[in-house]
Amino acid sequence: MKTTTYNIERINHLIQQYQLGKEEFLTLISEGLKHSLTWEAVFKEEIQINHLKRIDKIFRKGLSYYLDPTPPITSKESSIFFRKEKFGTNLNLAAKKIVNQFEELKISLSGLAKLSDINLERKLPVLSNQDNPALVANKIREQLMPRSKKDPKKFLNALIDKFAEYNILVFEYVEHPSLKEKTNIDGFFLQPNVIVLRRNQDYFKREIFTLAHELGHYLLNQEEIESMDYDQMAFGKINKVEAWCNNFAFAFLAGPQLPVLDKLPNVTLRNDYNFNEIKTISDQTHLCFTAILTYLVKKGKVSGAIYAKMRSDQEEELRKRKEEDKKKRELEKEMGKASIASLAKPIKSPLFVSTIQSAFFDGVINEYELCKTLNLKPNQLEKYLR
DNA sequence: CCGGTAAACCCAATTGTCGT
DNA sequence: ACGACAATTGGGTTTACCGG
Repeated sequence: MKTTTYNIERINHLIQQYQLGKEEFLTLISEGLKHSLTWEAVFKEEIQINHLKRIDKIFRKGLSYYLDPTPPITSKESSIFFRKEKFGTNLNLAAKKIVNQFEELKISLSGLAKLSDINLERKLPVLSNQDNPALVANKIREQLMPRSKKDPKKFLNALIDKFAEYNILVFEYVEHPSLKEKTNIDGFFLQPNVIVLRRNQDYFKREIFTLAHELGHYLLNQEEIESMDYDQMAFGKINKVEAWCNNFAFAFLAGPQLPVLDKLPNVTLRNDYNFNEIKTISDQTHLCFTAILTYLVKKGKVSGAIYAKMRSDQEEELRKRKEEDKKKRELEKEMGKASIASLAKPIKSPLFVSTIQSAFFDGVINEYELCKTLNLKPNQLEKYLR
């Protein structure tokens, strides 16, 4: 058994940052073992390399991190988990990992920007939740709304490009389909200018709504980690900031369709639930059907029962569509067609790319780091160096 | 610009094997 | 019982191209 000296302070610090209980932590590092590890068995004068590896499976800092004798940094700048105690949702481990991962990326990126003299200054004013969200949205639309794109994914792309022009850095992360524990969040906003989204392959419009919602957080400069629960949005108690961001996101995406929606009569069985009208608006804008429903509930135009029915119909439709796709694939497989597909690629913000590029040209990072950061293969490099 | 279609092409989990 | 490493398996997207 190989052992090594280590810095237990750093491990304790990480446990605290991830807000793990002692038991929880021990269960996590005992994964796959017949006999669970105990605190005493692991943290002796020297630690077993195996145990250290198990610990690093949680935190992914690299083994050398735990060997460093200098004390860990506990500043508020280093992690949102030291800045903010409570979030609108309970995060699972995967979610905490993702948040920490992007926080680290954010910090290293702002370092790079400083070193290569890139100005990432805020171009939009900080607003208060006393401001009227619909009026704000109309103003912001003029600056941040890309010209029309029908395809939701293309629109999302264009939106991220526009945000980049205003120094708002948007990241997307993609979870592998066979990942065991997926994150239980949809996105988050980190001060000063970073928005992170979870890829929603089945329903890009939801991802777009999350982005608009996070833009609201950016405008208010209020950090939050989000799990978009539409039922909660319609009926639950939500705090003022969340409500503001929802209203803002809705008005931002609805644009000129907002008055049309407001003129809609109450949704009842008699007018066939206004299904076609809602569908039309959903098609003309990038609002998802569900978001429109929650808006109508808030305006008192849809009763709880009708909302529930329409929601479950929507879910059902999505489920059916997925099932059909699956069947089609299975059929193709039987016909002898090889089924290999690459994993979805996260959308890259041009602001991110240009920052890394400048850092490279200024000699702040080398070619290897450039490839690694932008997730490129060396033969793709040329395209990025022009 | 749009919809449809074909071809290219990744990563995590699981399983197996062997050494300690 | 466990760790290390390799081979296998399984899940479903991007991107380019074409005709309209």
